[in-house]
Amino acid sequence: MGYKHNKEDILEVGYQVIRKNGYHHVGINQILKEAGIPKGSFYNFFESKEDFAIQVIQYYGEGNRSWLKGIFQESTETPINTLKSFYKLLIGYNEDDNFCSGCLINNMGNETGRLYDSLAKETKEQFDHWLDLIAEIVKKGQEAKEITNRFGAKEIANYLHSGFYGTFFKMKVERSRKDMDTWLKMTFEFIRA
Amino acid sequence: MGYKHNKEDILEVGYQVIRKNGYHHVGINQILKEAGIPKGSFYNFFESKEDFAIQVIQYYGEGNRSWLKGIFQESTETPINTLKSFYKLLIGYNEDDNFCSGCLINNMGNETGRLYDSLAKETKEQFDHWLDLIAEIVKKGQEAKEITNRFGAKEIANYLHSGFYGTFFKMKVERSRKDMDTWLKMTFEFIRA
DNA sequence: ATCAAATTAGACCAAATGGTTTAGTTTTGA
DNA sequence: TCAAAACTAAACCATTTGGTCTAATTTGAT
Repeated sequence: MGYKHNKEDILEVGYQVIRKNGYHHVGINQILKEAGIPKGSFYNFFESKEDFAIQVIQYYGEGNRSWLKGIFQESTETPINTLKSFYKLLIGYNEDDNFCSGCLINNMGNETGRLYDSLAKETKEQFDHWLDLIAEIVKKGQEAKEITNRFGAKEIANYLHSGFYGTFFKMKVERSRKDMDTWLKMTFEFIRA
Repeated sequence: MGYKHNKEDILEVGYQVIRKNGYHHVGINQILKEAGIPKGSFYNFFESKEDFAIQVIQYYGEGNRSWLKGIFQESTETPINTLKSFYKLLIGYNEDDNFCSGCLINNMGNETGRLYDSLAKETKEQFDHWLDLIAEIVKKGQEAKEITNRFGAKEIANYLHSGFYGTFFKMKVERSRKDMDTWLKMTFEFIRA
């Protein structure tokens, strides 16, 4: 039957709350309350807030990685359109979310990257895994002569996703998708073969 | 003679501390200690922590704006090279800073943009002023046929600076300028006429 | 059935948080 | 010169922070 609470549920709540509010702005008590678990259980599963954050990043990173994999595998479009649709999808998700949260990885990296080596390391690792998947599609696009060959596939993948992260700043302060749409339009003009 | 403390000194300290550590991670007491002022003086100048943050953003935004103006005015290079040198300079500053802090505006926008309307508004405003200055140079570059005409000057300016912000994530978690250099190389290939 | 391990529960803790208050000191301008 | 305004100083406050502790309960393996 298992016990009453389990790690994944706490991680899911933590992921949502931290993504929306940031790391330092969120206290453990808040997560506890929203997850409906007592403190004893939390510290049974996690050593500290920092340890919890690492596992949240892992949880989100891995979940997202398999989601990505699925999306790319199932796509029936050409490589460059697969990528474009993917970013369109992400923009849509952020719109549904009222342009509030952005990406946990980007948020955590920017807020805590220089403060805690442990979080920086985990953040970077998960991001790199995503990049590998994106780079695969970029490479296919290059082979299909859809995407420029002037730069390496991994370089372009990084350019894409980091560039996308750059749009979160304005998304959050303007609460609008306008800049994300412009970014999409321009970037995919630029990387075209 | 004036009083012992003045707003600007506190703002300068606050700017440094918040840029490096974020908004929620920094307590007023820490700023007080580093600025060497008692709490009474602080709350004489500022209504609240939030009010203080707004003024820090303003202070930094305006200071940076005139700095930018000077740089662009004094530049003897062609428009596109003026811009490239400018971003090279920024990358250098971040290197000197051990890739720690990034940009206050980007940090604050990402950390607090959706949490406090007041901070979002001020952040967006200062960013927009910068963008106007960058767009001026972009326009000159377009007129000189150095920069692509496929997109508007303001669009390109936004693309440049937001893209640059996107590189901060990896800068912080990798503590390296590698990705920023790659971004520079690629972006200026892309926007070329 | 029993027992050790895992989990639950929440009271408790010291330290830090943003902020208020009160009292005193300087400065300014009429 | 002198009163009002601006500023300094720090003790104080309720609340919240991350984290500990102890005791009870539940679980799975034997």
